[in-house]
Amino acid sequence: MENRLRIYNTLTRKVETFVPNVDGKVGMYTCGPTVYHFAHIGNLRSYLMEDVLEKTLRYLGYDVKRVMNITDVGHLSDDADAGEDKMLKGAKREKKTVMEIAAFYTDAFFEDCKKLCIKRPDVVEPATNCIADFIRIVEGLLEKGFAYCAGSNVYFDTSKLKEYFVLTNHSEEELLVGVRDDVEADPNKRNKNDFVLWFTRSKFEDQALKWDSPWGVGYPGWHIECSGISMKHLGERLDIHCGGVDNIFPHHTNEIAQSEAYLGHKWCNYWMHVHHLNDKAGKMSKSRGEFLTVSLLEQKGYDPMVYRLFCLQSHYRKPLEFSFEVLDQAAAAYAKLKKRIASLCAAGSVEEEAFARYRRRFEDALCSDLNTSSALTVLYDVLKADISDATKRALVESFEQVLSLRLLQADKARESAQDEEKSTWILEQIEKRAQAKKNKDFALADAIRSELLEKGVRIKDTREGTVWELI
RNA sequence: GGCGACAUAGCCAAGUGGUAAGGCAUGGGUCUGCAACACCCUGAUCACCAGUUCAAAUCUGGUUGUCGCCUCCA
Repeated sequence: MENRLRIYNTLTRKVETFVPNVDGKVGMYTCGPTVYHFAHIGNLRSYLMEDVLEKTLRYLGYDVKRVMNITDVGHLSDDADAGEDKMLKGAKREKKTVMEIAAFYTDAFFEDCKKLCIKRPDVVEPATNCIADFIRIVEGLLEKGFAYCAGSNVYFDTSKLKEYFVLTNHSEEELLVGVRDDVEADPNKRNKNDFVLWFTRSKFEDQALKWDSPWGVGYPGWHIECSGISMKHLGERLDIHCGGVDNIFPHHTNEIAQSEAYLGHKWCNYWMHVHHLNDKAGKMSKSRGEFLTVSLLEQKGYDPMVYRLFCLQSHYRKPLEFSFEVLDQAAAAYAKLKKRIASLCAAGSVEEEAFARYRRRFEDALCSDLNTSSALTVLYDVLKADISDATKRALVESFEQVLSLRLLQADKARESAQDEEKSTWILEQIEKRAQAKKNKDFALADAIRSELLEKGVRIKDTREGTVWELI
């Protein structure tokens, strides 16, 4: 491990050198989606930047095991047991069972990830697979006196902790409960920061949402899910835990509370949080404004890779404002990048010294708190550099392990396009136009060009002759 | 009310003490019948005020503005 990743740790509020528990190995956990609806591109920004983190760690030579949960149960829209379960809400909306909804949106989520070249985590675990694990942790917390039963639910007792607000500078007195109108206070709680570990007093009829437990038939609280799944697959010590900034409080704060109370020791050393994608009006949400999905971007004619580039140009720890104007800029930049890379000659030999030098610069950028913007600058520097095309290609190929922008697929697409039966006709038209140009019949030449354009073929005259592409 | 983040050219954005990377767009040029492509050239003293320093976009204090979190949320 020559190069060490330096990354901002929410726990210490500082950029720190990343040192895993076991040399060369990384246990990584990322909070996954609640599968009751499609993911919007704001949700996907987090997964995309976490993908960059995972790939950076692998690029540096770490053996990474990444785990992600799928929240398919027990996620109330309100902690006081007054809200509606998100999954059930989705099921009602679409007249399907909860499990059907979960399966459908889980697939949809990974489809979107695939389009954005987000690698599937090594372990993807639905919460409904791990009920026994959650029950074991709740039992352990009760035994150790960190939990209590009240009003048929099991709660975590935050007053038993030395320190509860480890990720934020809140103090209990200053925290306002019910700052939003639609939240009710739960009278069963001994302390206002206490949270539910297990619900039994469910008013929901759907049997798919309930399991037997020592405290009666019910379902797990939301926070216990991530602790349980993480411990199941990554053991008692976790290297890095990721999520969107909105998870810092209360979700991650509660995860730390229950996990460390249960284990009796430090649980996770690094916390990485991705900031939000906003639009002009503020935070993007599923209930307000245009519901932007990857499919919608595709419908509007954008390659999903353009959105990936859009995200990589910015830093994960900065709020990013989405607009179609900026996405268009990214689209232009992406098209140019691909063209330049496609024009590199494959022949020739790789200059080892130059390769190592640029690879190092690329690593340095990523190691500097995942500075993807600088990493892209290294890519541009490579393309401009006075080195062989073979070296450039090799470097692009190497950078693609992290960037995953499908930068090398341009020529493949063109080759396959030229195989189509259409191509013979296109070549004939180009030949006819060349003749017309020779005869100075520019009216005919332009007519042929327009006809080709109507059929989705754009031509351009270069010094080497006329070339065409499908648009 | 509390906590936190952010403020760099038309737009996006890097840079955390030594006189402002990169990208997109604009304008000019080469090429061209025209167009497109490609290539070359082209721009900011870093929200504001005060302070520390030989030296600040970069550190400190204050001001203003934007956004987020405070029990649904990536």
